[in-house]
Amino acid sequence: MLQQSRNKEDAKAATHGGPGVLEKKLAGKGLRLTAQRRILLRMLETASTHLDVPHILKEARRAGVRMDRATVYRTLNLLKRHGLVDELDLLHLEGTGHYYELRESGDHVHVGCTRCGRILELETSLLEKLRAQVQRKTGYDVSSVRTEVAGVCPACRTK
Amino acid sequence: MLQQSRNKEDAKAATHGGPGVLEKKLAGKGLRLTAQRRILLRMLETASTHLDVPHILKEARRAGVRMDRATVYRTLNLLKRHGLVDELDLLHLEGTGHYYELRESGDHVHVGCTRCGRILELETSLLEKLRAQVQRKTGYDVSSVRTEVAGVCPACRTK
DNA sequence: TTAAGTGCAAATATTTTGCTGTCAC
DNA sequence: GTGACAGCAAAATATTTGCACTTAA
Repeated sequence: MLQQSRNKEDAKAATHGGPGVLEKKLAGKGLRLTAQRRILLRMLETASTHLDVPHILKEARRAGVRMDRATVYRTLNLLKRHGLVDELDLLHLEGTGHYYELRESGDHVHVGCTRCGRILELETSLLEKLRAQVQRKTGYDVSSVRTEVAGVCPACRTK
Repeated sequence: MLQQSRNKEDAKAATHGGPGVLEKKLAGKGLRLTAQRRILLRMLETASTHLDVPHILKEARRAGVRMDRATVYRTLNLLKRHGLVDELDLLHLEGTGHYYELRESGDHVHVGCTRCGRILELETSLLEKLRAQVQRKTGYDVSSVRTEVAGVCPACRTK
């Protein structure tokens, strides 16, 4: 059954053991826990929006943690390589940069409005089926499924 | 039933009326047909790989058509706005640029190998179902569905 | 004829890299 | 103590924009 996801915070709470889980995962891989990584992980765990690099830099500054662009990119690449975050472009509805979110246990669809830019998340069992089909038909060992849908939201349609 | 797509040329032949169709579509929208647009359209119609901007520039030069980067980007944006091409990033397996392909009548999944970079295309009726579900549950008027899957291909897995 | 389209140059945006100093372990 | 990591500056890559010239319709 298809179900629209709750807001992003609830979703995190439901699929993660709470704050600190990511830190433990990193430690388990022999990676060092710096102030910069700590705050980036916390942002990912608590974010109510999709994070992009400028946003991350601003948040860190606001929290009093000094962090450089290069560190953000290096850390995100690290987390990607370890399969902890997914990179999205949200259909480039604005700009050509990327957005980042924790890799949740359940895949979900991102649905973006081409007029107002609003992004919805949707959970559906079709993605699991899709993953299984791809794996079976191609023989690939699938590690991630990314689905982004563009359209016009109801509010914009009536304008 | 899931079916792996034939090669890209066959797919084009199956879903388009042959060369010139795109030109007619553009003319129908009151857009001008220049040498630059003509060759870009032809590349899109006949491409055996996914096209990126450097590739397009090189091909045009090779065909003796003078074309600037700016023109390529402007034309691709035009075609995107008119719903004639889709923009992909193929999971950024190499570089951070984008790839372009004609919007086919049937959606398909792009499956990329994170080790060797090979991209497969796969057709599946699950995408139509997904489109319908998204539309029904969100109320969005869906214009495009983009699915990119990352994994390790069988050849790389045995290495 | 003339508005749309192009090239060119420069600006802007995004991401990566080399190097040196710092800090987690 | 030492190797991993951070900041800084610069380079590399990707995309957009302003303007003067060209051309399709």
